[in-house]
Amino acid sequence: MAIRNNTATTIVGRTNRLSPRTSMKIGEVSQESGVGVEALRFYERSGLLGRPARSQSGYRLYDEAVLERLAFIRKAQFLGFSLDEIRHIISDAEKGASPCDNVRGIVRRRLAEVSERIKELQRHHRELTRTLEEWDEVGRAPGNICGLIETTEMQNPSPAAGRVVQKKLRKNGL
Amino acid sequence: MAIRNNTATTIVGRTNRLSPRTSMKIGEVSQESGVGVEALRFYERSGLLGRPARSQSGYRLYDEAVLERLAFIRKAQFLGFSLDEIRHIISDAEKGASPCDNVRGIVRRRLAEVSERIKELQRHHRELTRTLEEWDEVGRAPGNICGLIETTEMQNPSPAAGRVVQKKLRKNGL
DNA sequence: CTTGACTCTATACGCGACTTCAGGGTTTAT
DNA sequence: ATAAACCCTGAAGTCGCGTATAGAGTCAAG
Repeated sequence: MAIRNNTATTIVGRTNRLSPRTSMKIGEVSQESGVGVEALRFYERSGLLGRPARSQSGYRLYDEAVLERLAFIRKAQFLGFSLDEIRHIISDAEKGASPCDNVRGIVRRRLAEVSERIKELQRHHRELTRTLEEWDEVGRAPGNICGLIETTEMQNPSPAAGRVVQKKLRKNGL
Repeated sequence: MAIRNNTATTIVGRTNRLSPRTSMKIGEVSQESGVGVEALRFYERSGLLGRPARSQSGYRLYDEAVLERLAFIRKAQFLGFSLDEIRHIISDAEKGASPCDNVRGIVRRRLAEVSERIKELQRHHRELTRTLEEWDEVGRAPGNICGLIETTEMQNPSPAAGRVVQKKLRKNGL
């Protein structure tokens, strides 16, 4: 289980910032970054990391830059960017274009989405609360399957509201 | 594209409540309920609808009850139930047990989840807003890929925070 | 020299609620 | 009579972000 640090057996066992390892194997990178080994390979396949050097036996050899790249990815994810968006940002940057304006726009849009989503959830919260209160009053409502649900009024009775709800939320990850 | 109402060519063209169609084909049910044809078959496979009668040629023939069932499903979805939960509720009801207590519990739990989710999103909203403000002050920050993101501080700098965030949100569909 | 921890590739699986496809048969309108 | 529009089944694909598995090679320590 425990991952051994086998190149940097110098003085400090773990995260040793004093000796910048010029070539880390994937497990070390995983250890340092907190990103799983499989995820690292997945990122590489997805074009987020570029192809690292290889040892004679084919092992990936990373230099420290990858840690910054991973930190970048994590921060961007934290801000709500999808891996796809992140990939675009990186490739813009590598083409020399500053992606920052673009990024700013995305963040602004996401901010609007989050606001919207919060409002929806608050509405939903009120709806659920109201429903529970109604149920408490009614006790046991009549109905074929579950009177509680059947007597529930939807605020948005457009066809297939449920489908839409479930779907777009999952899609935006909000 | 336009779906024609072919059994109820009586007086009213569309939703004709005066002549209860005892047998609707799947397209009509779709039309009336707003649930897609494929979704209807999917619900049937998933055990949410039971097996409808069939015409000689194998077409599904629904009676009006299916519309109530679908309304039930939509409302339950609207309240945040998964199709799996809905299936359980229905099967409880068909066994004669009143699922309402169960349902009440689920709603209460979901209410708690929604509250939690709202809090998370509000935090996220503050985070995004703060970030945008910082960016506006800084103008153009230095950095390799996108200074804006690189200079962003994460409030929760635990490893792989992003992964966790993205994942559980998608999971709860909240 | 063996063991066990590590690495490699390629492929499949997981979630949830559907949608799409392939390859038919049926009904209805003109 | 024919074409459009509907219906059938069963399987596979979609979305995002990885995780898990299988089968094999590599490396360091005891």
